[in-house]
Amino acid sequence: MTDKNKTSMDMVVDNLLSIHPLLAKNITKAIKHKTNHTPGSLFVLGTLSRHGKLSMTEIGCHLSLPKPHVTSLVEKLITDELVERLHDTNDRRIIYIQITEKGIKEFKELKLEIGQDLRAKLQVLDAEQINSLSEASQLLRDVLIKIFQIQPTGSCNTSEKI
Amino acid sequence: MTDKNKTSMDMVVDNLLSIHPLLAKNITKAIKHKTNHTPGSLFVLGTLSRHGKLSMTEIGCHLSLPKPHVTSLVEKLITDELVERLHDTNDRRIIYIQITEKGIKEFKELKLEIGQDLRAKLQVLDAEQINSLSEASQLLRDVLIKIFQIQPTGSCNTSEKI
DNA sequence: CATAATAGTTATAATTTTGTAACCGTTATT
DNA sequence: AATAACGGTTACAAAATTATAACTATTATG
Repeated sequence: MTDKNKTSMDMVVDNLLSIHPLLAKNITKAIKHKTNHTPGSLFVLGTLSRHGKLSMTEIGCHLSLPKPHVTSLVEKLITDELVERLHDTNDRRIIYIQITEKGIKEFKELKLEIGQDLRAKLQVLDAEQINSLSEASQLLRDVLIKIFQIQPTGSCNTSEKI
Repeated sequence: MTDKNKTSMDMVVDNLLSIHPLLAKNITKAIKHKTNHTPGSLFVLGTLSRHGKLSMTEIGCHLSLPKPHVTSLVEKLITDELVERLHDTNDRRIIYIQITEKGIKEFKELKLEIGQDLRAKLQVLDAEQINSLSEASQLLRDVLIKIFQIQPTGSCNTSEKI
């Protein structure tokens, strides 16, 4: 198959594979330099800011983090009072982690900090380009959230072969 | 500022911050499970597959990797014969790293392997959605490559404050 | 009730990434 | 020629992620 008749799906995969390292290096670097959080615990906070409340297992599923890692990341967030534990009254094994008011507020500020450099670099684009980019990134975000959704029927083993 | 009158640029930053962990966890997981390469050395290979030939310093700039890390990652790629060293005849300090035929071939195969899971998940979308996504991801990719470009005038210190 | 399965924690190790400092050889500056 | 700057390597340490196994408590299944 030549590049010419590459399918749209192959293009998508190709593009995502290019996008990832670009994003990764810029964002994790900003997180390290501008916050007291590790990338991992910030991603947990971000996921909670979207979902509000998730069980430990669900957090690991959303971010593909091994369970012990989730425990330690949440531990950190709890000492920072950005999230809190809620016990499920129906099933006392389950512990829900919920973002706190302080967590919501702080995550908003952290996003500003972290995005600062990105925002500066985006200044080279004109308004129309920014708009296109806004729509494009929104679409990509929505699709990724959709396709990476947790399968309703369990099967969220972190070390699962894929 | 409420969510309602959020600027387009803020939306872009927000979206990128959401996209990153989703992409990260899926792609690095695939790399670990399906290849003998570490994410780092595969990103180096990917960058070289786009640029063909880069100096050690340039590789580090593109991916924000500390120089010693670049050395070890390239070392691995050289023993796998996926890249090779070229000495600059004008400035004998500079060592260019160039992707080999074998490297080009293998990177293509690796992309197929790594994208397999992604491709499967994208199956839930119809042709039109895939097309939109293809365009959106292409746009995002191009913009990111553009804005993360290396500044011509040096200033690519890995540990630089940002 | 006995057993198995689930949710989460603890402990520990291995891998990968990041960060520093010192060093060599080469080039640029004075 | 002396010195500084640059490109890359070496050596080493620290941080972050990933992976395993064993364990507690709770719930589900037979």
